[in-house]
Amino acid sequence: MTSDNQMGLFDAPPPETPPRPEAVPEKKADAARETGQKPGLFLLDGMALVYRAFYALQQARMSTRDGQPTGAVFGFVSSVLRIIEEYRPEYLAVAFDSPEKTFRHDKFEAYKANRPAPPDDLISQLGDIRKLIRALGIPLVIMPGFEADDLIGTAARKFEADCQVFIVTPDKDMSQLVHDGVRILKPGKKQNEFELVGSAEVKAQFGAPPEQFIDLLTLTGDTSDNIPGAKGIGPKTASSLLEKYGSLEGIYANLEALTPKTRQSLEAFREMMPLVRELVTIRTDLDLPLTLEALHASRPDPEALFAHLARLELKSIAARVPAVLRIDAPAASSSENVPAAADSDDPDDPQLIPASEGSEYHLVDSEEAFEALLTLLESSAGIAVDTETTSLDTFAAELAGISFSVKPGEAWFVYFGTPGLDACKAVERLKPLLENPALPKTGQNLKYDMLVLKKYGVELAPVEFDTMLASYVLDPEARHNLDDLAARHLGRQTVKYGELVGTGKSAIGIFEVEPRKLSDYACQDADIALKLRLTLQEQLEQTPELFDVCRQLEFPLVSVLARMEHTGVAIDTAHLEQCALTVKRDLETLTGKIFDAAGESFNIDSPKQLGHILFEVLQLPPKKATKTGYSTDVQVLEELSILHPIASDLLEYRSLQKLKGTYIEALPKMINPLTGRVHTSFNQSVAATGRLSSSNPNLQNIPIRTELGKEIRRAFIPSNKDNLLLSADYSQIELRIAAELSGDPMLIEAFRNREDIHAATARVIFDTAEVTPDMRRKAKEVNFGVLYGIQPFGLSQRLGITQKEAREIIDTYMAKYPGMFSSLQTTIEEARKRGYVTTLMGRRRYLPDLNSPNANIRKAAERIAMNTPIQGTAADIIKYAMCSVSRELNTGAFRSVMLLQVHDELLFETPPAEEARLREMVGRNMVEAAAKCGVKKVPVEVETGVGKNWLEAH
DNA sequence: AATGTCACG
DNA sequence: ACGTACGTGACATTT
Repeated sequence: MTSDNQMGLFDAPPPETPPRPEAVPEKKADAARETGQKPGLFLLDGMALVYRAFYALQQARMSTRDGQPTGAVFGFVSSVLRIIEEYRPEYLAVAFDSPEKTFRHDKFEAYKANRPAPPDDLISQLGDIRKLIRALGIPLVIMPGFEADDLIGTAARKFEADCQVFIVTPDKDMSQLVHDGVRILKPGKKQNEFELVGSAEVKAQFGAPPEQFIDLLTLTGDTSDNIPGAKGIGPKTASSLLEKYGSLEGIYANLEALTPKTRQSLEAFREMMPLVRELVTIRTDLDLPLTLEALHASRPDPEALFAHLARLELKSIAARVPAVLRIDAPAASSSENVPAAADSDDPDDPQLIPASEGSEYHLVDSEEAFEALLTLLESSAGIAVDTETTSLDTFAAELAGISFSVKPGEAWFVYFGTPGLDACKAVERLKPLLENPALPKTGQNLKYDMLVLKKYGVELAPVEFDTMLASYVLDPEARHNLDDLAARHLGRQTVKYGELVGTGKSAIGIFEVEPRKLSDYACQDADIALKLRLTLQEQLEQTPELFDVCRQLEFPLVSVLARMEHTGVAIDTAHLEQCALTVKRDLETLTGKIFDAAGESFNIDSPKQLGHILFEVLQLPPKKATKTGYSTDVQVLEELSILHPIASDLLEYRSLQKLKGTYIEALPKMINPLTGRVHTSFNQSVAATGRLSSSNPNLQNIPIRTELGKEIRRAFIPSNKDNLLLSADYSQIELRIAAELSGDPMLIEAFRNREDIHAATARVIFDTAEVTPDMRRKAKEVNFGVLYGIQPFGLSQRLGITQKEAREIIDTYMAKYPGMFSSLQTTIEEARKRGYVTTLMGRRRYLPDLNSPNANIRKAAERIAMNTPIQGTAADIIKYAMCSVSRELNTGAFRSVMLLQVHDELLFETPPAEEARLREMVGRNMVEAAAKCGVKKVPVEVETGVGKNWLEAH
């Protein structure tokens, strides 16, 4: 079959429309033709996709202005367009069930009897969906007496020899149709993404290949269709039975080999079995008058299509149509028919005003103008500052200029490209006012400016207001970059940095930008920062506790973090090189063992190749699926390690390879050649809980658990060989906070008595005086579970016990610690009502998902609601401590420096002579910080240690 | 750019 | 019936 006489609309522009010169043919379609691949046949499971679209977009509450819901239409059509765009199918059809009773109802009265009628809001959209399918020129396949599944099954089998068949459906039952030439495209988690399901994925996900899927479904039944299976036999049992005996017949031939329970259930099911099997079998043998040609899309009807889309106010769909279908919108297009305000499928996009409009920006490019500006700035009550530099990396960055604003709507840019006004000269004059303690500074992400200025010997101070951090405190999960803040809070469209210098290879240096343009950009940023401050401060004043979080924690922390980043930490490269040699040898040995076990060599680092080796070559049983194939993660490998020695070698290989790539090889590369140290970035506006994060490199995840991990910690050393590292960490801080928040008397008492908290928990939940190490281990997991929003499944996985046992442990825990139980419940309920959770300091995190109709989303939000007050309060406490420690390092004339923060730990470098004094000071401030942040009932303890490296300091 | 995996608290 | 403990960042592979 050639496509010459069959070119449908999706393959080429219609004859009367000349190809647009910019229309590049899709690579996939092209490649298919060149390689002589079979054409694609896409069979869409209409109703199932409509249902899915309906529920996926329920929250979006899309409708036309007069209230007709359109979510399902939007979602469905959007998916169809996506498929056309991505695959350019030769053949494409949508199958729907027919309304009549089917042969399944005749055979089995209860068939689908439990299925509720579709919601009205969905039914009302079906007509439009059909109209749109027709207008798109896509064949609709409906046959009386048959369900869409059977139509699809039959078509798939009939045409698989001639086509590559793709069944588009979210329904797992269709897995039985997967075959050599038949795969499933399953709507993914994200809108408009599809997951390709072939034989391997079916096997990985359900534990049985497509050929056994009917038997699997027969045994388990299909509750959604009200079809019973064998009682007490679930997917796990069913797949293991099939794995062993191959088929239902095989299983029934070996009944005596099974456990009594299973045997009994199967015997009871014996009579029903053939009927159930028939019901769950999708028919592939119907005698249908279907020809491939009938599944060929015809030309869309642009007029009808755009008219429908306009009527439904689906403007963004209408906008996608011309490019996807390669047709032109009618002259009087939908945008004219529908006022912009009515975009129901387009989030409202208010017109933004250019940031500079109504503002006055001055370029300072003469010494006279510069002197005049200095006078003005010195007499101000406060200034907004923004530096322009040659690089985003503060250590490489050179100043190109600094902009200032003292009142909204006016800004100045001191350009360091001005003759006679180079960076050094200008900075020397600016230094007094940049450091003037009586001249408070406002800005966006001032830590950056502070770090750049440090290179020029300037200590920017004091930080009075940082707009990025204010936004973070007001809503940690919002976006905090200047451009977004300007749009959101000021309705202003900013000029982006990329627009100034261009992107990619064509980007130019900042000194090559025309000074006037650079000035406008720089002035805009200072101006916007000042304007943002006004509105953000107003919002903070509405919520005094949030303003306090800013003023007591976040703003003072900026200079503390800048100093830590600037200081950096020294690395013992010789030690790492030593590690590298050992690891290389060990990895070579392991690689050899793994290849021997596999019988061939392959790329162990490729999960795809590894999956092939484990589950196809070695025939090990798959445990979990990922969206692209077999899962090979730690859990899976641990389970496999009892079956095959390759698994434990792989675990060790993975662990070594990880440490080698992420730390042993990467850290030396991150050493700054100028300072000889590694300078991380502490990000203050990323973590939704209030924690810091660390990047480039991340020094908050340096290994410690394994032997090699410990060796890597050993490589963190003082920058001066006479000095020591001092580590101070909070002991069990999160559990103490949980105890404080819960007010639970038993927990509080245990901490007051300085008990081993996990042992204490073990005594209580196992109701015994004799706590074995295993009981303590379990109790420890339970305690962690409490911090994370405990669930039976999670606990059962960690402890390797059944969900039932896990549930019992949790129930006992909650019964014994009623304060904890009720506080967790109250936290969730309160948060559901108010929309957010808080830390003891009043930091907030908004959780709209607590009211989600989707139970999984809702439960996830509930776990966050339980965890965030705990994790967030711990973050508040250590931030408070960092500020007071830093203050005392200055006032107490210490020569020690703070290097790192790792959530519950602070790392310092200290001269030995100062060690004792530092230890006392740090411990005192850390303990006091907890009380200042509201931990009053529970004692807080800090452990300190010193050593020649980070490992010894613990 | 996305995905799978894994390092830390 | 489904998916499953909280919060991060980096690497290698694959698309």
